[in-house]
Amino acid sequence: MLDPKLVRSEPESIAEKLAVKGFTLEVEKLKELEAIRRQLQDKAQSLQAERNAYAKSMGKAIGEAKAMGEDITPLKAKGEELKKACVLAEEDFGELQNQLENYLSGIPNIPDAEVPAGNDEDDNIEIRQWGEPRQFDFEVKDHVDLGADSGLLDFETAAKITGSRFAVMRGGIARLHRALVQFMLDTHQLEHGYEEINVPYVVNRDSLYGTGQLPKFEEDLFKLEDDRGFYLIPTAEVPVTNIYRDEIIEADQLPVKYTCHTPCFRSEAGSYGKDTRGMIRQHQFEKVELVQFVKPQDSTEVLEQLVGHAEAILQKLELPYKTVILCGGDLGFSSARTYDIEVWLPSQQRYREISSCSNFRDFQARRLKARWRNPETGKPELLHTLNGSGLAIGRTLLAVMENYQQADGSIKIPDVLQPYMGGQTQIG
RNA sequence: GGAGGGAUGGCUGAGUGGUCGAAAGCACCGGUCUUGAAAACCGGCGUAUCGAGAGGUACCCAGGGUUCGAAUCCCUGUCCCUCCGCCA
Repeated sequence: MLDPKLVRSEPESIAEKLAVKGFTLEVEKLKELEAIRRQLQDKAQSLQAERNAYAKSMGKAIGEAKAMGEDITPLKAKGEELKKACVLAEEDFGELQNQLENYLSGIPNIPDAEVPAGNDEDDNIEIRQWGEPRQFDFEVKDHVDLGADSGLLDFETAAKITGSRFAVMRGGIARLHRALVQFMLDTHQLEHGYEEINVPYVVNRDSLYGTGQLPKFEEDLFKLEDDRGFYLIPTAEVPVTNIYRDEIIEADQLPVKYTCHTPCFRSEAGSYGKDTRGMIRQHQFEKVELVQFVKPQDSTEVLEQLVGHAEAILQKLELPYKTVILCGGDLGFSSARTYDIEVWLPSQQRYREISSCSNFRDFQARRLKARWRNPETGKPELLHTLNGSGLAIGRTLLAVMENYQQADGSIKIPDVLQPYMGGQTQIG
């Protein structure tokens, strides 16, 4: 959520910035609601003040009246009247406040000034590129065919068990998948200074509101048929970022850096026909996530570091990639700036997203009430939150399969993963 | 699944219908003292929101209710703790 004060005081300039994201801020509607809000709030609060003052004076008045043997009914009647007027005004105010709140919580974050204009991923801008795509002297296969040949990656059985967009992995592929997880967690923990944590995969509505998935993006989620209103997590970002919901972190504890491996569940509503083949887009996939809570003045620099931590994984795996900055139109709802890392897939002869690293500034923190105590002011102030995939496991697995395939259909295991595979050097 | 107990400010913890936005201690900030520090003493110190300001309003787990008036009484829910049972 944006700072309501800011939205109120300079809606025109915010509208201009949000236009980069393709969002139209209804300035006139906002101003109108705001004017009514002031009126209703003023009315409700002055009635409340009157009611409070009267109730306060009543203790004494009732005592005196009783001592004098007087009837106290008229005293009570006046109070009753005040209360009724008060309740009506409160209801009006409450209703309007809900309207305003709903509108405000649907406004996306303001993009950084450096975010390029553009409508979709075609307008994203390349920042850097690493590694050279390998030249194959045989015809490359994609991971689906490679998996089918060895029998170690099986989409048909998964479709029987559940439906489309699921996978069954066996033997060496299942092990490679697990090795990737261990390798990434170890690297982030030992080399990049993140604390490994393990969190619930089922979350409540408040948590999803805090990180911005709700109320706007409910259709992307799997909701449990349970009257407690639980959802499966679409990313570790949700449970991990919510660790500090309604908390105040002491300055000397910052930055807080967490790395977390979880499955992610996404309904992929609206993506029919898109990436239907293989592991690219699944309803269930695993991810190692990086999350940081930092002082506001640090977040710009920390995003660069965080992207570097994700890139380090690809470099160690010797997978060619490029890093792009998302244009306004492709930027997520809560993000002020996002870098995507795209890995080279020889079967598609192009780079595909494998990580997304974002700075949310205080947007999530305001929803979460995640704060730190600023020693300079002594006051609790909003933190900045950031996160990024470090990396998506399924997509890394298929990138390894495709980039490390050999003419006979076997797959060489990258050097850094061999210790996690018991010294095994190839699959199949 | 059964039986009890609890949830109050950054923390501990008092508070069973009006004088309570809330005692006290700790922590923290400012000052006095000191060569410096500690101790001692004095003062300050919740959050959000509206307002130019004075000040107002809301908040004692959450949501309802009773009452002229609720941290306090009633109902529902959530979470935590103890005991019994069951269980990976």
